[in-house]
Amino acid sequence: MTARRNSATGDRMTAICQGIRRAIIEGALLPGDRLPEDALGESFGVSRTIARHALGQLAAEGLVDLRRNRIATVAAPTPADARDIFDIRVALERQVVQHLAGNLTPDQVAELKDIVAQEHAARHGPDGASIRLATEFHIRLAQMTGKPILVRYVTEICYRAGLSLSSLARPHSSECAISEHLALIELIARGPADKAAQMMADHLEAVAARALLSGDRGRSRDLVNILQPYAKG
Amino acid sequence: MTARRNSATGDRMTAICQGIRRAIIEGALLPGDRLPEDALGESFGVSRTIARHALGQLAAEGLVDLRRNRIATVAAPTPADARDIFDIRVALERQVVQHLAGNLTPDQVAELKDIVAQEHAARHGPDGASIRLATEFHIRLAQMTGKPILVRYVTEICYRAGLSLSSLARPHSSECAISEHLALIELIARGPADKAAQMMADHLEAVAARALLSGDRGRSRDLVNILQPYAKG
DNA sequence: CATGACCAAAGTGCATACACTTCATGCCAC
DNA sequence: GTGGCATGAAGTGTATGCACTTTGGTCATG
Repeated sequence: MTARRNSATGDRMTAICQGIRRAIIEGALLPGDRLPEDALGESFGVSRTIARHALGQLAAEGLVDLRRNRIATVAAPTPADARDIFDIRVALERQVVQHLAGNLTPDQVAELKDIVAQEHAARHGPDGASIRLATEFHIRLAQMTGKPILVRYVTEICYRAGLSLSSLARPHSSECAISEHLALIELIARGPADKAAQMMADHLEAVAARALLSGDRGRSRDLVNILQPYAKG
Repeated sequence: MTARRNSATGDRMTAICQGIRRAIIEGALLPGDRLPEDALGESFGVSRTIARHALGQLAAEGLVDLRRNRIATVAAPTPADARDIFDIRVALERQVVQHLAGNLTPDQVAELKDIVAQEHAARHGPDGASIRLATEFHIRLAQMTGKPILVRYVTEICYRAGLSLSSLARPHSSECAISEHLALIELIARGPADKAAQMMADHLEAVAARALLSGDRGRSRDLVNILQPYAKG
């Protein structure tokens, strides 16, 4: 029916991972939310085996907390974790920009601008969409380096950063990132590499700086309803 | 007997992962070597379920190649992959040194020197031991930052680097790293952070530079005998 | 001698079953 | 009431079984 993906192992597991990742990054799932294997399996129409395997992957990515004999939960990064995550993110995305500066094709510039346009369109919509698109911008940027391992790490750290933001940041704090993304595209396309890398670092620092408040939100939420939109992929 | 770690899920899976990681980093397992689930399970005395889960983790770390319906194999990094891995490694370990410079306790200095002493003692032993100890040096360094996420990434990238070296480097190429490690300790303990970070970067570049030859070694090897020493932990 | 179809062996994909652990609830002694 | 213990429900840990896929070899055929 739909296109077949076979990234690593079975693609049903990949689908679950993607679904949960999206739910996490959009803030639909919040740190501490429980992810029981059976409920997950039921949501996605697979057995516990696969749900369990998916949770293992997500735990390896740091998005899920997995303790023996305990129900898996969405990871709850501490402010210190968030700080570390952004430090690492700066280091990695600096590399992305270094490799990319001056080498973007017009097509790539257009694609990036398109993502920013979507960000602009979504800026008054649900908060999660903004974060997702902003994240997508950074991930696409990494993909354009054509370095698969760098892509992997940037992707992972971006998701972790998104999780950190969703728990620690106040709403709409990522809004002003749009103009910064536009400026980034320009500087990466034309400017000197060092300058572009520095701008990326500043941009990320700014995003991190805007999220200092530690806001707790509600607990004990309804997994089935939350995940329903993400089960279709 | 030894202290028990329950990092993520059951510790039997962790044991398998550790065993295979060690086997890989010491060069006992080479890129392309097959890792069938049953054989693995039998080697470590567990069922396929757990072996499979372990393979999933290792695949997430990039040490194992997992393709649908195919036997898992030890990952085979290309020279380009190796280059990317070392670039990322430099970026991450720079951060480690930045955080550590000037803050090492005497105990920590002593512990690091002890590892280097072990490296010295093992410099004429089996080639794998040298690489393992060198890797341990870098990982311990990262752990001393007390930043768990940084530790995670440094550890992972060190293992990937070790795998790259085991397939691409010529034997004993890591020998001269010993004196560099000693100098690093000194500079991290006393020197200015920037200088220490630069030295770390130079050190890693040197290690990478010493491994340019693409040497293919034998294929189709005996898994059971290879893994036997690693099954006990 | 090369080539392609077929077949069995080996291996993976996945679900299910069962033992064990954790957790929440209620009960009882105080 | 209140603290502590028993108990069952919920959930995880792991092994096993079966269907499907891949693979390598064999044999007939050109």
